This record gives sequence, structure tokens and C-alpha cells, in this order.
Amino acid sequence: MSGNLVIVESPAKAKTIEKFLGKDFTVMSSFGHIRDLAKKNFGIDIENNYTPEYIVSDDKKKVVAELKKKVKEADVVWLASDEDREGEAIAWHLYDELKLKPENTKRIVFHEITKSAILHAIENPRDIDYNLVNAQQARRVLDRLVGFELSPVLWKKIKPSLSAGRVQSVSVRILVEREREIMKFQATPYYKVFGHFFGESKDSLFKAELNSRLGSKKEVEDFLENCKKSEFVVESTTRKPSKKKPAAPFTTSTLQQEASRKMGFSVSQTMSVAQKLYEAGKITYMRTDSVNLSETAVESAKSVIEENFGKKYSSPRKFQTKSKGAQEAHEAIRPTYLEKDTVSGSAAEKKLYDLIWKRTIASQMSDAELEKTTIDISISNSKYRFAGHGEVIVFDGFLKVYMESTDDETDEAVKGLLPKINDGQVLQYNSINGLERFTNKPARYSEASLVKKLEELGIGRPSTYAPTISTIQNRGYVEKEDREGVERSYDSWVLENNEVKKTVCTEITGAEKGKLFPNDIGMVVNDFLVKYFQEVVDYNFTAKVEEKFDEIAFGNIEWPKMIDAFYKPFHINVEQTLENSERDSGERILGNDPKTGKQVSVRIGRFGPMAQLGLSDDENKKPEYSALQKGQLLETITLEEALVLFQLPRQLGEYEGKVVTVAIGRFGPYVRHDGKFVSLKKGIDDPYTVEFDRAVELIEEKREADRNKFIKTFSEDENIQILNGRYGPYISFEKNNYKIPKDIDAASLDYETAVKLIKEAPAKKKAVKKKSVKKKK
DNA sequence: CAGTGAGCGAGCTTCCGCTTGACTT
Repeated sequence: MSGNLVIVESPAKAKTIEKFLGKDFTVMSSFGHIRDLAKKNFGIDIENNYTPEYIVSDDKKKVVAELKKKVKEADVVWLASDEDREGEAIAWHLYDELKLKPENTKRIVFHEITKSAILHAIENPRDIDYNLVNAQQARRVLDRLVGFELSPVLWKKIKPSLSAGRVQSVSVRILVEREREIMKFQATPYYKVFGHFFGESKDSLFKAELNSRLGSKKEVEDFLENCKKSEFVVESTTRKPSKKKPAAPFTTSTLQQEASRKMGFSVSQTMSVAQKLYEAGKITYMRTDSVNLSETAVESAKSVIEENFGKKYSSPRKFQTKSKGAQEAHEAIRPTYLEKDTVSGSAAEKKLYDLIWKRTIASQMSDAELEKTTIDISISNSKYRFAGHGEVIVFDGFLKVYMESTDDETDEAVKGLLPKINDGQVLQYNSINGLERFTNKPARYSEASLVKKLEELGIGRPSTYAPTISTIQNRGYVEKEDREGVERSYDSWVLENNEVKKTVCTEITGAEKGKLFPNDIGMVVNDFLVKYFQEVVDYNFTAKVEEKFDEIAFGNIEWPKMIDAFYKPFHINVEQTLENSERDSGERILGNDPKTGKQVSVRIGRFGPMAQLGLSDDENKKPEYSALQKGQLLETITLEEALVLFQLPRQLGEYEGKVVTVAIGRFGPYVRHDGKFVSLKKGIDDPYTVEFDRAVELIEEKREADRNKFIKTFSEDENIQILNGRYGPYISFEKNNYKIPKDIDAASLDYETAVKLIKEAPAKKKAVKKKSVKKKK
């Protein structure tokens, strides 16, 4: 019988803490928030001072019931949720829902899961901080009001099921505005000149760049011509020591960024792999905004570093959080045991652990010491100069372990070793090169770089970055895509052996991998929100309300007053927008079809973006419709591109008495014949040019494949079929598929076994059905 | 789950932040 019940938020944390506290303490987990606002009527009594109506969430009923049971057995209940706004609210919800008594309830907090931190917390209990709870209530109520008032406006004015909110709408805005910058961007050429000079001997060649970029091809050519007669003199050599500092230990956001850059992980992939490591006790908590390491971690890093690399490499340090709105309830993400530099588990877990280990260790290592050298070279008959830059690592320090990556895609700088050279020395060149370059368009966001931007703006929390990115994709606002680049040609000149030669080269530019592209619906929704709800989609909205939440937390203002000041004008704006704004389909009229004279327009229709040929209210003839293709946007599609869409579907002829047509559907180009669809081969067939004979060939190929797909059926019941699928053989019955265990040979499967397999499977199916029914309720 | 795009109207959708499972043909 234990007299003490400790409640924390995470079950993995509960397990660890229980070990520290001994058998007088039972530690349980609330699994995060246990209650939320009811869904009906906003869950807020707006007329009555915004009184919230909280209900226990469906998936927490069991947890709450169990906690209630344990509370009865306990003498003292310790509420040990996180020390931040949300954690304080969780403590209060527990207090309220579990009907705890003030005399035997204690609130404790700790920032790190170490024995001393926990014992210290137990010795220093406090009361629930109601000001902080109120700040959370204000946050929760504001988000509900914004989300549940704005979304229905979108359902009525744009499309059902859409959503808007304080975080997601600004996220979409960031992407849409960047996309527009990219659309507007025109690459302008500029010209770089490099000289390849000899040092003291013929084999000490080094590279120097002209100190100014040139503006035209003619300037490059004139300059190179001029160089034939120039004398190049070393005016000075300067050496400057410099230092590089290691990056701070990982937070959620920086872990997501580095895992994306170094390993190509998506944001949600990183989180689920980190979750696994956390549950296995290998790393500290993975949803954190703090760069702080516990004392014990700093010490153990010190000994690991001294042991592996020597004393010289150790430099214990503390890092300060820079991000806006950080609440620092946890430590930075680090290995629980720094002595372990590897870990068992999946390949992804090993890689992520390795990254976390290196980053943590490097953060406690010495600065790297560099020496930067610059050689300044004058050109006798020119106003320009050449500059050679060299960088030498004098002491590698933390670089021995870890180097942070960047998002920059700029051309690599000219760095490296420079030969020893005396001032006044006259240099001979091997070659001097001119190179045409182009200004870079603004970079499209990846999932991780969007997270970085959101964190900078103080929008969203570590626990919501990944879900937010899923939401804006699920709503169709944004799509993660790869795009092929386009070929571009550029000029290159070389002065060698007293002769200038020019060549035209080509390169691939603008290729994108795993970037976030806004879709039409995202753009239309964004423009609508920016037009009518400027305040909430302002980049600083969150920062402004956060200031107010802080005031509430300090006890300076009452939360319903803060909400009222926001809600009154906001609600009026919602009503006025519902009344006054037009339905918005993003329609653009592109012009007229030169052949028929009919109007061509594009807009968002019931099934997505489409083009329309002819007028909707033409009584003589219905308009033709065609869906826009992937990569086409309402905003940028041209009349010519839209007209091409109407070349499909094409009728190719008749085969076996039935028409053969070709078109592009949801899954790409296809041939249709006798009610059946056959996909065109990607990269081989073009729907605009494919011919009848080829279409028939594809139809026959598909028939052959279907014949091979069929393994057997049973005389007892012909509806049960054994088929060959992508994942191997399976049973098909009444439109459902059933697994065949690996130890059973599909071809010799008998009727009884097949029926048994089907009968055994429904347990799953019923569960799925129940769930979907629940959802509808 | 592949060609659609009018409209009737009931009933539904929706927020952010804290947690982890149950799913995968």
C-alpha cells in the first residue's frame, strides 16, 4: 500500500521516476491533457463571460477512471505535470476532475529527470498557479474561437471541410507568399572572374577571385583581353586567426532541421523515431524548446570528451535559448547516457541517435581555431583587384565530431590552402576564367525550413510542428513534391596561352526535392483570409496574443477581459464577411478559343481546379470541362496551356466493336476500352499522340497480366478467388481482401481453409467499422 | 479510386496543444 500517488504527463517518464522514488510512491501518467472544450456550441458560454465547458476526451476516459481509483488509495497526490502553461493547466484539470482535496494535494515541478532534481522537487512543493492556468484557458479559448468561427466562413464561401486557425493559416500564408515571390522572380545574369596563379613554383597553383562581379558579357571579354597585357602584383598578405563555436544541443525544431538536411527525414519521421528512442530510455524527451543540459549531463559529456579526445577538447558550456516564446519545461534533446555512443535498434534509430550524440558532445567541446589568409593582388592596367582566400584549421576542436549543415545553396566559396608568397611578388597566371552566373530565386520551403520559420515567429509549439505540417497537407492547401529542373545555358570564357576562348555550357537548374508547394485551394483560402481577416493571419498575431497571455500569467489582467477585447470586433467581422463577401472560386478568364470563339476560364470546382470551355449559362450547349494537371496553377496557367487540356479525351477508333479512348485521370494518362482502364506507360506513351495500335497493345498486355493474377477459385463458391497481388497471393471475396499466412501455399489452398481465413479476419473489419461509426457520432 | 463540374437539403466538417497507440490493403 503506497501512500503517495505522483501523476506525470508521459508514461515513459513515469517509469523512470518510479525507480528514483522507491516503493512508497506510485507513479502514473495522464497521457497529456485529460479534458478539452466540448465541441458543441464551441464549448464556450460566450454570453456568460466565456465560461468554458470541459469534458473528458473519449480516449482519456479509461485513464481518468484508473487515476480516480488510485487517488482513493492514496494519502497524498503529487501533481507533477510539466512546468509550463499547458502543464499547469493539466495539473488543474487533474485536480478538478479527480476531485482532489487541497490538504492532500501537492504541485511539484522539475526540468530534468534526474534523481536529485526529483527529490528536490518533492521537498519543495507549491500550490497550483491559477494565473498560469488562466493564461492557458485564454490560449485554448482564443484558438477555439478563431478556428471554429473562421472555418465555417470558408465552408460557405469557398468549399466544405476546409479549416483555418491561428497557426495553420499563417503557415499556409508563409508558403503562398514565398511561392508568389518565386513566380515574380526573374533570374538576372552576372559574371564572375577567377584567376589561377602560380606561387613560387609551377606546382603551387592557387585560385583568386576578382573583387567585383561584372555586369555584362562585353565587360568580361574586355577584361580578359586587357589581362593579356597586365602585370599582377601581390600587394599584401594578411593572416587572421578566427574561431568557430559549436551549435547548441538539439531542440525539437533544430533536430527536425538537421535530420532533414543530413538524413532526408521528414519532420514526422524524425518525431516517431525519436519517440522510439525516448520510450527505450535512450534519449531525453523529444518535444522541447530548451537548449539546456542538466549538470550531470554536462559532467558526463566532459568525461566522455576527455577520455576520447583529451582535455584540450573539453569546454563545458551553457547555451541560452533564443527562440521566441520558449517555455523550457524540459532539457534539450540528448542521450540519457552519454557514454553510449551507439545504440541498438532500427537503422533510422541508430542514425538519429548518432546525430543526437554527436551534437550533444560537440556542444561541450572546444571552439575550432582557424587561420584565414587573404592575398590582395593588383592588376596594373585595371581598377579591379584579385583576392585569394585561404582557410586552415589550426585546431579542430568540436569539428572532430560534428558540423552543422545549412540550407544555403550558394556557390561554394573559394577556400583552402594558399602557398607562401611575398609582398611585391609578380605573379604569372596559368589561366583566367570568366563565368556567367545567375541570381538565385528565393528558396522554397521544406517541411523543416518551415518549422524553422514558424519557430522564429514564435508560432506553434514543439508538439505541434509535425501535426501542423500534416494538417495543411491533408486540407489540400499544400503538397510536398519533387520537381524536375530545367536546362539552362551559360557562357564561360578562358584566357590561356594569351588567347581568349568562349564556350557555351548547359546546366540543370531549379530542381526541387521534397519541397512544400501551395495548391490552388491554399492560395484562394489564403487570399480570402488576408483580405477579410488581416489581424489573425498577421505574422505577429501570435506574438501579440502571447504578450497578453503573459500578462494574464502575471495576474495583471483577467483572461475573459482579454478574450472579450479580441472577440467582440472579430465576431462582428465574421458576420460582416458572411454577409458581404462573394463566393470565391479563384476564377480567371483566360480569353477565347481562336477556333470556336468560346470563352476559356479556370476556377476551383467541386472536384478541384478545372478549366472550362464555353459559358455556364449557354442554353444551346453545355460547356466542356477538364481538370488542371499536376503542377498547373489557376494563377499562372495560360490560354494556350488551358486549350491543350481540351484535346482530351481522344477517340482512337474501335476495337472488338467497342470505342477506344485516351485521357488523363487522377492516376495519370489511361486508355479506356469496354469499361476497363489501362494506364499508359510513364515516359513512353504520350496521351496526346498515342496511336490506336499501341492502345490495343496496352489493352492486351493488361489482359495477359490479369490472367496471370488469377491463381484459382473453388467449385463450392466461385466468389472466393485466390489472386496474385503486389504483396503476394491473397484471397478476394465480396470486394474484400484477406491475407494468406506465409506458411500456406496459395496454389494448394483448400476451400475450408480459405473460408476459415475469411471468417477469422472479420474481427478486424468490425473494429474498423465501429470506429467509423463512432466518428460519425 | 480513373470521363464528373446543376441543384435539392440534412448532416457533417473545423481550432491548438498535451500525450500515445492502432493502423497498413
